[in-house]
Amino acid sequence: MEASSMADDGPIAEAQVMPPEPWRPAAELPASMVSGGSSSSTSTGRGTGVAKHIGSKSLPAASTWVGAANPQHNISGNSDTGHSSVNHTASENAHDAAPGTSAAHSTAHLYVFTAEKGGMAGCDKELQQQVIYELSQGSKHLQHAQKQDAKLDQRIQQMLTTVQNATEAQRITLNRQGDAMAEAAETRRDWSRWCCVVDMDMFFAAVEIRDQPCLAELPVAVGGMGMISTANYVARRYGVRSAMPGFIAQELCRRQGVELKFVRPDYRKYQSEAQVIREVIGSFGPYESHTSDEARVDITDRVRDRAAKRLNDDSSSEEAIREAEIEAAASLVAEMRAQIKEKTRGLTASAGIAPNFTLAKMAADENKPDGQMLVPRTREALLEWLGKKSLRKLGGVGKVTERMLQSLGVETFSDVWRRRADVILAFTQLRSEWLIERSLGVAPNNLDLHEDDEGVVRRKSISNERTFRDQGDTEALFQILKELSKELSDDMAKESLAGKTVTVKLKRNTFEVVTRAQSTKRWISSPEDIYEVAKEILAKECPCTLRLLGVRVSAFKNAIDATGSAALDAKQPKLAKFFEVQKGQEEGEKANASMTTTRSTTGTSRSSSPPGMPTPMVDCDVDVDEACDGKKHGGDQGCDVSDLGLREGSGIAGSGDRPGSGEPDAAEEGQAAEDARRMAIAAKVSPLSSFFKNAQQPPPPPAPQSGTNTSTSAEHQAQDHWTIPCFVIEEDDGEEALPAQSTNEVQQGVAVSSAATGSSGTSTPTPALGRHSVASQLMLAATSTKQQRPRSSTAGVDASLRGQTASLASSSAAKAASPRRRSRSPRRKPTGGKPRDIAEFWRGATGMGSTARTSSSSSTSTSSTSASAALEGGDRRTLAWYEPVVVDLC
DNA sequence: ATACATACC
DNA sequence: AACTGGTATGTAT
Repeated sequence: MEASSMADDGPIAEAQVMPPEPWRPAAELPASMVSGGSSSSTSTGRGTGVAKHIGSKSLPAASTWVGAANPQHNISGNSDTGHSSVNHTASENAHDAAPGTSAAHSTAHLYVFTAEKGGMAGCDKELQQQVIYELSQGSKHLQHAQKQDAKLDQRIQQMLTTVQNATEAQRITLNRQGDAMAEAAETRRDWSRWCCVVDMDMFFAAVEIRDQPCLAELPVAVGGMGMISTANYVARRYGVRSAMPGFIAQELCRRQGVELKFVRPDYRKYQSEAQVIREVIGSFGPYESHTSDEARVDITDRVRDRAAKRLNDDSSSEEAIREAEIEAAASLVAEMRAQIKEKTRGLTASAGIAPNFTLAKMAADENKPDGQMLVPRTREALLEWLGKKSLRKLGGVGKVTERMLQSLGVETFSDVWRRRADVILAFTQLRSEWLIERSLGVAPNNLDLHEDDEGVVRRKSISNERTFRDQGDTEALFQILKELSKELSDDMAKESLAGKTVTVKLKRNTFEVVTRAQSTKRWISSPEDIYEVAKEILAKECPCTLRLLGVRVSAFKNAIDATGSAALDAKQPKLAKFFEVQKGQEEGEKANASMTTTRSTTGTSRSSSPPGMPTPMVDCDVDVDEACDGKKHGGDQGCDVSDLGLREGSGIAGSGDRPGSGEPDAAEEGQAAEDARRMAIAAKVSPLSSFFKNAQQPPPPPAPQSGTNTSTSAEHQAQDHWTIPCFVIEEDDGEEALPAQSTNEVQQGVAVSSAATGSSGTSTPTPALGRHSVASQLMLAATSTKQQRPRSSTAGVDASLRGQTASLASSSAAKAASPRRRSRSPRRKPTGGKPRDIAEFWRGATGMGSTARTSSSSSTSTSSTSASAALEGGDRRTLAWYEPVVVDLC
């Protein structure tokens, strides 16, 4: 493919198209798009646009991406410019390569670790490539990598053909489409949040070095000969990278005269450090952490708070406010990092602060290690900062995407819009939109918090896989498969999961990966069941020689569908609606919608995942601002960040306990408003919820005891407990009793007490919940009239509630049994009577008899009628309730 | 529903 | 000798 061959039909001049949004001078844009705050000022630059950074590096020099004067970026009629940079694809080099420096280029690009996001600043890249080349020669792995690479090349060629074949007329249209996408992105631009990404520096290695200071000056890698997970900065200087095979790293160091020190990973240790870190982070706002070394925090509340205090004057100008907020954010995050360092006895973190998490993540890398950066808060300055960065720094752009973009000549953020026609031609619509939006610095600014609060299982699959030495013996393979199935089943039991699809993954000794799936009618969870299906799948592939086997189970009960609603919704719309609102509310609390940010704004959240992941945002028609009277409320400090999907003892996963102990001074009076808001919303939406509202008084049979239940009459007085109706939707598909292990975990994890039947304090047996019910269908609806309680208790209660829900519903054993679990309530076993009929409950609990507010049906007669009405079911589910749970508040 | 690919840490 | 493990999601079929 020669560039000259494209001279005739290259991209048309962008000059023909009206200068669209991204180039429009900021002054022409609505103020809301231009900068944070509500200022209508269009002035840019100045303090607000200046990036604040604390750390070693300084701001990149200004680029000219935005603004009228960037003709050099404009193709301006030169149709060749756009394609002149189209790369020759790798296969050209790969195959005619000979050993030597130039040959090294033929293999190095095949590896992810050569294209690290952070860049390869200051190390001998040539040598690295050389070593990789030499040590990879003739390996199965290299052969496979080259094969993959050839496929990619083909794909790229195809893509280029498409791009080249586009007519000028088409390009005009495409450019307009691109403009529309950019405009749509601008619509979503939102300066209202202060998003922070905290990233631990060389986390595993840092922990090891801290505990073994003599390592500090040596090149250290955590991992083994097979694979390195982290390396310290000394090792990095020699070209050692994460995800690099240890033996290559070792050789790399040897050739430079040093010996790489390998340290075996100790995941437990990292987990507990991660916990300490999360507690610090949690004291700054709602956060989310999927891995042990990284977290996203929304510090908006703290920022506004501090800024307001500093200004201490209502009459401050918008500009002043913005300045103050920037200062506040920077100082807060600096404090956060200092606390992390202190609490972890020396581990350092880097952080980025931005209006959304995508930018914050990039900023966090900017001044690594032990640095931070605040992304400019005006559009112009932001785009300037972003414009010439490599797209590879964008989360979601990996090796493949980078190469496709490169082959188009699109390398930087500013290139995307400039070459939008080609981008749209080369990628799917979703992907193009995603790219264009991100290239303008627009991204979601909400946290995607877990939803176990509603008993909805968030995890979508669970798996277990293992690499071993080439194995061709069928018996041995089946044995491995059996073990994997057993382990997987154990892991599933910890979360009471059951699924319908079993997938077997196998990697041949050629590194070729194959997956085979099979769905079943019944829910699968036992080792035998899993193995039974897996065995069948594997049998079809035998004989074969493998280097890896894996088993995965998916299609769980109550899985969340693509739109984010639980499968349950279809069958039980009303009930689902209620819980949906609860969920939305929780999210609102956690994401902490600002006064000016309406529910819908937050709710319009887009996916943070690469292309077009459907947005599972709850969109309820309740106006939160109205509901909470526009009153400022303190944020939910202790959001639950149980690491679903992360398993104890395996991988880099976090055990995910909750933080929230270190309460900041935020939510004091906010709590009352919080509760009011919660009730307002609940009452507004669902008949069921109003029922809950009225269900303050513990249902008939046994009243909650333990002396806490003194003020049921004084409903609006301060109480020292909450009463929580507890529902379980059961399916009549033959539930088993909870496995002992799980039961135990549940009990450990529960931080609430329930009214025991009759005798107070008696631990009646755990209700015979099927594992499946408990797994994913337990729903708790909490209502509270607690008006004033100690602030600290507030957090405790929230924690407890979540704790219970989470542990009963889906939390991992690690979490439930975590020694760090802190709860203010005495730990008691969850007890309760047998499920009762819902109608009885309603009659008894509400004193409303069968007039109970069934969602739609007016049927009032028998209990079963009520139940099915409530569920709008017709299916085989029944709604059962258990003894209300009473949560002590102190 | 299944297979495969891409991405992230 | 030796190139991970776990999860999610997108695309194609």
